Amino acid sequence: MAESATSDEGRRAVPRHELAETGRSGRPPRRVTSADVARASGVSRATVSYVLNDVPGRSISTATRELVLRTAKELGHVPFAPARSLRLGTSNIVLALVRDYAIGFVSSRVLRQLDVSLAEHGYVVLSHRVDESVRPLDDLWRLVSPSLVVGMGGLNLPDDFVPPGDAKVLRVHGIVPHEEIGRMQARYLHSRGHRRLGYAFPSNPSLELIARERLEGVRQACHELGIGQPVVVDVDTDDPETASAAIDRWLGTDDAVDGVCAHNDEIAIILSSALASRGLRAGHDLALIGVDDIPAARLSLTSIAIDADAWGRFVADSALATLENREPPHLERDLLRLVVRDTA
Amino acid sequence: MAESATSDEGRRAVPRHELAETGRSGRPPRRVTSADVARASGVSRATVSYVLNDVPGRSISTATRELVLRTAKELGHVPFAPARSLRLGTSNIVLALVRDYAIGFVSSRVLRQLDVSLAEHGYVVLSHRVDESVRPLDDLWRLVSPSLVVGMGGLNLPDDFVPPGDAKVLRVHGIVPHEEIGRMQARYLHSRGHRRLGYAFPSNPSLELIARERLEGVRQACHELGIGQPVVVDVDTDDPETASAAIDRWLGTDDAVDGVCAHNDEIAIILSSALASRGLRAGHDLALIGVDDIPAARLSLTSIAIDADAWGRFVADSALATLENREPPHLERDLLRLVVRDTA
DNA sequence: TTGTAAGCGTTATCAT
DNA sequence: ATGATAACGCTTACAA
Repeated sequence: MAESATSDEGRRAVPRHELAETGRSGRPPRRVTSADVARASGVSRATVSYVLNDVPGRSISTATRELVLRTAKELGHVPFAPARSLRLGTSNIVLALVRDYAIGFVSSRVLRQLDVSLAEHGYVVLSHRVDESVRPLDDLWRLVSPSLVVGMGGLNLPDDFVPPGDAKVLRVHGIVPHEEIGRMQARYLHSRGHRRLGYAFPSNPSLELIARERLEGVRQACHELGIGQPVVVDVDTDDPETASAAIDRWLGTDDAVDGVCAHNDEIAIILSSALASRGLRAGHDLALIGVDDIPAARLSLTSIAIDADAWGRFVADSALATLENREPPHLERDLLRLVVRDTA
Repeated sequence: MAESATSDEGRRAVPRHELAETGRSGRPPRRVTSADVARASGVSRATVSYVLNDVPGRSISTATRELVLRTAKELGHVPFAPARSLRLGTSNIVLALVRDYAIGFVSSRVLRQLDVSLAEHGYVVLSHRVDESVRPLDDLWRLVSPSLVVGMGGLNLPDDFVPPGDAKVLRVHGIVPHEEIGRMQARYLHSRGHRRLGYAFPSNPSLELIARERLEGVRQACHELGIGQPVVVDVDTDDPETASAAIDRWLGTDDAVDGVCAHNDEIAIILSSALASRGLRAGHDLALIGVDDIPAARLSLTSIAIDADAWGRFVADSALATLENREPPHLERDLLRLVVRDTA
């Protein structure tokens, strides 16, 4: 044993601190390490670490503390996260996987709540767009080793999903009962006397998972209520023409649709404006109900509101519990609420 | 070989590789290291590294290669990114700082393009919501050490912004000429015969930086065209009532506004629906022009389109150039285009 | 074709 | 109150 008995400050050949001391220009910029700070302050690396991390139970003389802080700032020292993570064995990075960066009203609030709550506990939330055709997840772990992976809504992490290393996993999908949303939509329209329903299904693939469940709920409700199954039409939020086509489809027959469940408020708005452009009015010539209760639609659209704040807190609590190996909480509140705004 | 002749294994009862070999259940899961893979395959750690990283200029026998890959998979080895980054001295993480997770149509495309382009070069784009009241940037560097920090649109990184360590910085703000957008809006309305303009200013703080510039452009154009300065009213996208109030303000006087520049299409849509809810029509009773040309407004709204794809490619190219210490490119194309859709 | 061994910057543990 | 030292897991000359 005693091999590799490197006597600490042991002068490895010379290279690094020589460079650091002289600060040669022309060379690629060397990182300022805590050892540099220690050397410049005339203290040990340990002391620098104590000061920089405010280690509890360590008494450092005010003089030393201030000296170290000052030199660190002067030299422009920034701790190198990978080194720290290697030493600690954990990264404190929470990776939120999303399907798309165009994050909507509700999800952005969930993400924000997660961000805020975890920040209070020393974690940092970073979000990443998952696109396996661009980069397989397995390749991703080479670059990021999160301590928790959160699959955000609309992202269906496969059941055999293997988190990297000793990371934990949390799935957001499944918390909000999307089938119940569909049922609520259909029941509302039925309660208003509509018997022939349409369903506006989003063609955006990132919404497919959720949309299927909502539609399934509508189907169930139609069955229970003894009315016909909905006329399902795809609507592409990136192409308003599809909304016009949907309207044509619904209103174009003798047995016309008189009430439409839109996958969400954004689609409902597009449908509204397609109606308006042909002189028809949503809630008058065709009943319409959305989901999300986004502000932009709050003047007139009936919708199913999702309590984003409660959802966000629940996700954040679950994340913390998972990180700390505690039992995840149970969801107490009902996240859904019907908001009636028109009189169709 | 008595490697790791550590004197103080006193703490963890069993030295790590013993644990790894036996794979005891019940113990907190130990990380499976490349050394574990090496040991289990009966090769050296170097060989494992060569295989796992497909190191060029290294010829590994097919037998060994497959053996290593198989054992790695069996043991569930996932490389620990911080260790790799520490060794390489760089993290290959590109941190995109955003003001808010509710990312709009245009910005989400820019971000996506950045993501795709950088992925091709081995980087990973992670986005983070900046909120200094939640966590100061300096604290962030303790947890993430990116090799590039990208300040996304709407985020005004202070001039004295200090990137962490040897990281580089790229500011997205400043690429799109927002003042020119305002000028184009005002000129369009003027060309349609409108002389008394209004401006819908977003109350969302994350848009303030951009909004100021767009409004300034409108002011300039009004001045140049010899018409009065715009009647500026705040509109909160989270509160449609503010849109109604804006309408009241613009239409409520003798000297009524007859054309409105909205900060963006989202606000324009809200204004449209506020108009509709009192029986008025945008483009008829009040001219309206937005910005972004978002799909949801493509049926009838006149707007200033921003070429998100070209912008995104430019940002991606700039990011790559910055990372590789090359001179950033020049922006060739004109990103703005007036899209006329109504006839007001 | 494969192995050896030296670090990367940080922090926990022990010692002084 | 402060210092010395040994890891953390990985990559890469240099050896064999």
